[in-house]
Amino acid sequence: MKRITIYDVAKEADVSLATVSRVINGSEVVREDTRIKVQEAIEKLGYKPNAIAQGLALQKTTTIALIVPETSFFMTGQIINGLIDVAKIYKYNISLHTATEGITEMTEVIDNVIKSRADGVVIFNDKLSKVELATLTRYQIPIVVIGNKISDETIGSVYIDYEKLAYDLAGKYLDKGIDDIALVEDRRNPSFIRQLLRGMNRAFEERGKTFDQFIEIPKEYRSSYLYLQKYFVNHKHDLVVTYRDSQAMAVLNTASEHNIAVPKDMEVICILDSKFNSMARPQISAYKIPDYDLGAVAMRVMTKMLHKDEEVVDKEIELSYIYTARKSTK
Amino acid sequence: MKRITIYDVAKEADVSLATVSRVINGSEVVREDTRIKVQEAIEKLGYKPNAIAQGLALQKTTTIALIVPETSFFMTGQIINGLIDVAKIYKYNISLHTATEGITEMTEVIDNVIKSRADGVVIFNDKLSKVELATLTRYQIPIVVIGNKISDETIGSVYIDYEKLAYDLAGKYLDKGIDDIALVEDRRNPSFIRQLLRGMNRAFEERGKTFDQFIEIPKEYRSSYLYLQKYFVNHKHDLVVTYRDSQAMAVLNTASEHNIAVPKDMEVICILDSKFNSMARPQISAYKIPDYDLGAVAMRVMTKMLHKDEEVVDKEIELSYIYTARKSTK
DNA sequence: CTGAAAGCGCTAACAC
DNA sequence: GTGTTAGCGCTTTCAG
Repeated sequence: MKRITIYDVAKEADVSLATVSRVINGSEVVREDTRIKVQEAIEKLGYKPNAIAQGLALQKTTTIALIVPETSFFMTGQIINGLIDVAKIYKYNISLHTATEGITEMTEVIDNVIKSRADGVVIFNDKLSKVELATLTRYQIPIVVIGNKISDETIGSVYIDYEKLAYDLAGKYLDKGIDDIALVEDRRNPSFIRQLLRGMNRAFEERGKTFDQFIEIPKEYRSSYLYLQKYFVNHKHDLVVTYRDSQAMAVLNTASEHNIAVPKDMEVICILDSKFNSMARPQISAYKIPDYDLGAVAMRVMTKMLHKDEEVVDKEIELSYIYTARKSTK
Repeated sequence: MKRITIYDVAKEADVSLATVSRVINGSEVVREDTRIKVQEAIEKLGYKPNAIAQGLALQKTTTIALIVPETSFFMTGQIINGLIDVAKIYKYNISLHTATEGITEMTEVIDNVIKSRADGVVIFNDKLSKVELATLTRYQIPIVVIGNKISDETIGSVYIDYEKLAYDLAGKYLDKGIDDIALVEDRRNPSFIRQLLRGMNRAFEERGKTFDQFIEIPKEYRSSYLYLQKYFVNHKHDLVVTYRDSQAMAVLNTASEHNIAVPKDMEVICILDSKFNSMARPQISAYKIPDYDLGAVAMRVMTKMLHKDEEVVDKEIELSYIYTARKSTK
């Protein structure tokens, strides 16, 4: 089948290509009968407008580039869902790009995005430097960052205030007289962990104490799970805070193997909630992080930045979380 | 910053745009010094070729459309990773599309893909009808289907033979004299479950028996987890087979709550392995399904179909699985 | 080895 | 209300 173009439709309907273009784009000024004539021709020939040609002519592609860390689609999955749902509403397509340290450098990805002439880019990536954002800015591509608060004229951001979360959490326990609190590192999301760390530190310092129970996963361990399994053989804390479900479960497992009763002897809290937290025994207390919304809102901010007529009231949006107490805490 | 084009580079380097085009595309016939001159101009101006214009001129976009079910990125995540890794090698971009029954109909997605002029489309979706594939075929877009074996001249497929898996599994137990086997439905992936069902049936029939322990999740239950929680209050089987980890864990949990010892009184096997299977107590026996490879191989097949010079030896590729016995089976 | 010019499919003034 | 025409940025013959 020969690629059929707007010319073919024009000939078939016996009008000019301009008219065909008008009906495709829903212009009001076309007479009803010619509109029908054209639509019939389109139907008959199975014509589909070439988005590439439209892109060239209009100088916009109606696609948003999404850059995510390759590592895991753990939380990313829901973010993408949120993003796509909103993108659909505004008729945007999504092109997916991944950056993996040491494999696909960010600069390479950015390069690709620029060449693709995406109308905007949404970035969910921890380790993203100002330099890369600057490149995008230089090419006048609107940016929305998910996960980190960024203050810049041309950049939007949607994030969770993990520092506040940790600050409040630690404060609550400290005020109960509990200060043997440990935070487990998570290599996948270093920047979030750093935020948590800052919050903990602040809570301790304000009470004249020092927070120093940061459980670092040695490099030789491929996953934090493996290390935690070992760590709790001869360690115990009053409260252990982990970032993700699998880590909390690892803590639970070794605790039980070494007769540490949870929550009696040791409490466990997971930051990122998931269904596995309620499947574990005891069920794990955790924070519901609105991952879907993170994506949805980011995309919404993006569309606002793109449609000049819509005013962008707020380019920095903080989303909140909800704590769910379960059986791993007293 | 004005969008800088190939003309600007040509002027800067004092050559014609044809020459610039040649160096961009690594043509051999350019003299060394003019190549350098052009490259310097490109560098100086920060020129990035417009992929859209290239796409128009070349009649190809070097992007592959990926269609996945929105529902979950459970296994999809790894598939996407595999796909992207291979796509990068061959310089293809990925555009991400999701179809959700009742929300975004498949036909709408297909329509979008056609308009976007993707060079090919990879589909990972259970419920995909011949009609939709036919549309794609009509527009001469190469297709690779993940998960289902499809026999067609213009379609490639990469899949797991779940029927054989279930057949062998059931056969093994039947030959040990165990025939109280139950299979849990999974609404997310009906076609995979159907394959499992067929395998079970065949194993039973060949031994003059009938398989009828298919645990259907009633419509009113939002997740199979919730229903299983209830079902095992007054049910027990010698062997329970579930498709995904969360279901197996639900079985484990209720079993323990009702004093059914696993594996002594009841064995549990999960088809899709995940790290949670080894975190559960008892650890759950499962099959390692090569999800990453599913994506990687699919993309590889795609590139072969796209590069006419490469011969496509095998368009239907079956990937194998590995059984990992853990503590939930005897 | 390099330049001129046609064409990829579509949109958007500008005429009529 | 509809047609004509000039681009959008790039590739690719075809000359030279």
